[in-house]
Amino acid sequence: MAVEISKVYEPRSVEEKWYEFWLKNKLFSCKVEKGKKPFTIVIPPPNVTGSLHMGHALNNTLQDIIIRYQKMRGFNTLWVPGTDHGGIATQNVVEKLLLSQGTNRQDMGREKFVERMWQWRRESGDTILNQLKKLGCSLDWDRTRFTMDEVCSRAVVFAFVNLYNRGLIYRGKRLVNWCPHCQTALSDIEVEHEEEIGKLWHIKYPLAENGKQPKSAKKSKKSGEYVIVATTRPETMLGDTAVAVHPDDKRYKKIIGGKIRLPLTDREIPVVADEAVDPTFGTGAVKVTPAHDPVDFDIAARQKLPHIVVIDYQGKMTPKAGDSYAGLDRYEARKKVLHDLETQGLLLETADHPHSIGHCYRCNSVIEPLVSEQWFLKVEEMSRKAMQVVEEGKVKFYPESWKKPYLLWLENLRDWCISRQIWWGHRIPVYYCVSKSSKSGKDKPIKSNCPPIVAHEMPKKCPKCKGTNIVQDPDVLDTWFSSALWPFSVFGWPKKEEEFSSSDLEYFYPTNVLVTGHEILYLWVARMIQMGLEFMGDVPYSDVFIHGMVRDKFGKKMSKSLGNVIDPLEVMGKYGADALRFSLTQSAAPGRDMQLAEDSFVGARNFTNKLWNASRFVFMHLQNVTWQPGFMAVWPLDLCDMWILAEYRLLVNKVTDAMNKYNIDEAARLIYDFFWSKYCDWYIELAKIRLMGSNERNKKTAVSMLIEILSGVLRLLHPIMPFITEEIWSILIELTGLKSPDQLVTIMTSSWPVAEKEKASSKDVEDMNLLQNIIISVRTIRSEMRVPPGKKINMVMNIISPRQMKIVADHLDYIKALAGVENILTGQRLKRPAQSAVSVVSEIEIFVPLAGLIDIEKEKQRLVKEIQSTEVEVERCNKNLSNQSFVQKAPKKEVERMKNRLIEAKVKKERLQESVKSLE
RNA sequence: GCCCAGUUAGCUCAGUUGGUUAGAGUACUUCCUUGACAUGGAAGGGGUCAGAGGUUCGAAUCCUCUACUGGGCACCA
Repeated sequence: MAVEISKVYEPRSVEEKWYEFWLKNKLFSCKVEKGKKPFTIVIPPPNVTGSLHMGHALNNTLQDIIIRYQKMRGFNTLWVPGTDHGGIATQNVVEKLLLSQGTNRQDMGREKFVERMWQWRRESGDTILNQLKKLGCSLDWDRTRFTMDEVCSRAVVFAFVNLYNRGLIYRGKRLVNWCPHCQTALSDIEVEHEEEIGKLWHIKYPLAENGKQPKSAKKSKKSGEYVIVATTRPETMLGDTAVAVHPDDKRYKKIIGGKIRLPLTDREIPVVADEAVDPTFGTGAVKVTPAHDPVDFDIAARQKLPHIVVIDYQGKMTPKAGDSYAGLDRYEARKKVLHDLETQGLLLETADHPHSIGHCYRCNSVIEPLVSEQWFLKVEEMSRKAMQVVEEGKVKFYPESWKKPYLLWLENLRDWCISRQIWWGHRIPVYYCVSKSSKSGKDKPIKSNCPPIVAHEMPKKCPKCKGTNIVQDPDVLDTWFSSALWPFSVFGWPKKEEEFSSSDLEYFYPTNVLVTGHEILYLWVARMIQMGLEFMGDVPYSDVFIHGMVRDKFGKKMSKSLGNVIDPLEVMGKYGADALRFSLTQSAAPGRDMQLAEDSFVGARNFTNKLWNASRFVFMHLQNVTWQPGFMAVWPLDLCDMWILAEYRLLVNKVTDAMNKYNIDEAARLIYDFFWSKYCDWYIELAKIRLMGSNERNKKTAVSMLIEILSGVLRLLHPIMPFITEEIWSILIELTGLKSPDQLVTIMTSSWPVAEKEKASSKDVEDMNLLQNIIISVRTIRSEMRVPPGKKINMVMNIISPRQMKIVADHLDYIKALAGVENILTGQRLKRPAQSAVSVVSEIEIFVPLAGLIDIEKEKQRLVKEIQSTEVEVERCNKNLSNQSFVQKAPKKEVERMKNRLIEAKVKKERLQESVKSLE
């Protein structure tokens, strides 16, 4: 019975109960149903390292809202869950763990380490998925995938082999971004550039004597001529193989082709001319270190300069850097180089120099550009196609503002370095025959005399020499390589042709929408589009919904190190999952970051409570009422019924519209406003008049209207707040006798409200607004005159317009009930009763006699203030209407409206003035 | 340096194609525990819509510039 229902909504038990119910009844699972349209989302797989943070909570709430909404609209919805192995990030986590246990991966060896990784994944990899259940996510758990499970791994190998065979994947020796901490190469987007104030050192590079081979450093010093170069990284000078100047730079024309004695070494390097040098920057002379700088690498290629590697994979100086530097860390070496230069008098000036430095996106170490042999994916053709589908609108971004950066990025994209020198990931399916090679030990490059074998499985013997000593390439693939295949690998791609027609892949691909933050737009979104087009011949989704980032209340990024994280699990425990979801939704305008503070959850929690209590009120009146969703009251409706129907219809249209455009924040606010300030504040209060009355027919009308609107709101709100709406819904149908145990009556499977055309119109809204304004004005008088809330008062109204008179006369009970009025006297020219307060609403004169209660001075002040603002209004209207341009150019409708405003304001002013006079 | 977004009440944000006195929530003031709800109700105070200029009968809304904030991209050693 309704009476027993708690006064305060208690989310905890409700949430558990319903999630279990949904699972038990398989409401999230989806199968191929020919003839029914699918609506599919594939989850952005969280890393297995992860534990749910606010970003996940937001991302998954939004996806769940879309899925639930589309399900209610009749689509065969599928939301595929899964996790990502997370390559470097995950390996780092486990390595840290090992370190704390006094061991490391090198000591363990590859095989054991990888086994340890799998163990870790088994133990803690599903944490985040379980946390998503608490959020209420309607994921089809039977389809849970992992980027390194059998199905997805097969897809990765297939993709690699296919791309290799078509010449799109190749191996090359290039300058790549190397992270000395993670011990691996990184792709260009995995490097984050940060602006730092560094130093620009100016160094004297002495010229070698002309034509002669200098035999010692002493001789060249005598010449006294030198070139000054500027550098931010002096330690790399040990690997310089040239000095470059611009070909047209007059200052250096003479020395082009000449030689430089490279300080701190016994080497001599040429002066070359290259267009890449900007003669206006610094001294116009550049030291060239091909092995450690991307620009220099290119110069060296053009000028055919040798590479000298002076920094190794650990970020330490190599023997080639010279005996006194070899083995030093790169920053130690920098100090020593500077010191040595200074003692030799070769260090000139030092200036502060702001420049950006690349950092590893996983461990934040400073990236070292190093030459190494890596696997690359050719992107030019793929990028062109991926740009085309966005330009043509086959893939749409919400908000559209991300379209341009996306296109720009693809336009300038360079080949993707896809190999990583770590152990956790998909091992590259390339095999080498080492049967005839000398043994290749640990950490040494594999040497093979036979061509590499690229295959789905390890070959038993070498096709060329028939040798059986075969090893696999030690590298693994970039974790984003498998992510790029995610939208189709989760459906079992690649399938054999004959399986294809009945497969999930064909039914669910392309999916409908990808929901993500903008931080992985390039890293992931762009690549999924490329790969989708490449392998499926179609885009992976038609919509990309990009939401903002969650920040703290000061606008700062939430991070553990700053200590400003709000834990979504804590919030759910304290306020409920629905409250968390609502507050996230409310501020999730597409593409805009949001600032979250505790207040926001409190507000949302209060809303759930309001919903709960309004429902309790409806439950109280449900005895002997039968109702079916969509069943409309047939009895004659009252004005307030017509009004709420009109407002409700407007709401349904607006909410549906907003949902379709991913303006979910707007949808949330619309429902909130309607429910709280229209349904609760006015409709329920007015319905009480009939419910407390004795007319059974009127009672029934009111009750069925209450249910009808409530049920609509519950359905509109269900995608955003699934738990509480399901709970209320279930009570509602139980009390109205609708439930049968084997009939799955759940809000999830009920339909999204459709705004049917009612008789209710904007006229009903206008009429209702008039009554509301009258009520508010009386309440204001009561409040300002300090009339005790319990005290009944009387009213006198002068109403000229017959239409207004009818509205008021027909609804005196509204005014009486909501303004605390006992008797109302209406007329056209009634006299102002002695000692009464006055108000004018839409030309209606309202007197509230307050003998003994009225404070004449106060009332006078109030009226004078009111008159002043009315005067402003009169003037404004007069000004407009006396302006010939306005009268001629503005739409007639506007002019008419202005005239009416003027009349109304004038009447109001006159009446108020009369009242002030009569106060004396 | 280039591009994008933002700047509205103390705080967090709405404000549809230009058109009543620019709205919510929160915070603040006053009153109220009335048969849904004090996680509530009623009423009130609070804004030169970042600044300047322009278009227009009319600009928070459209255009230009400036300032600040955030983001993306590219970086010259």
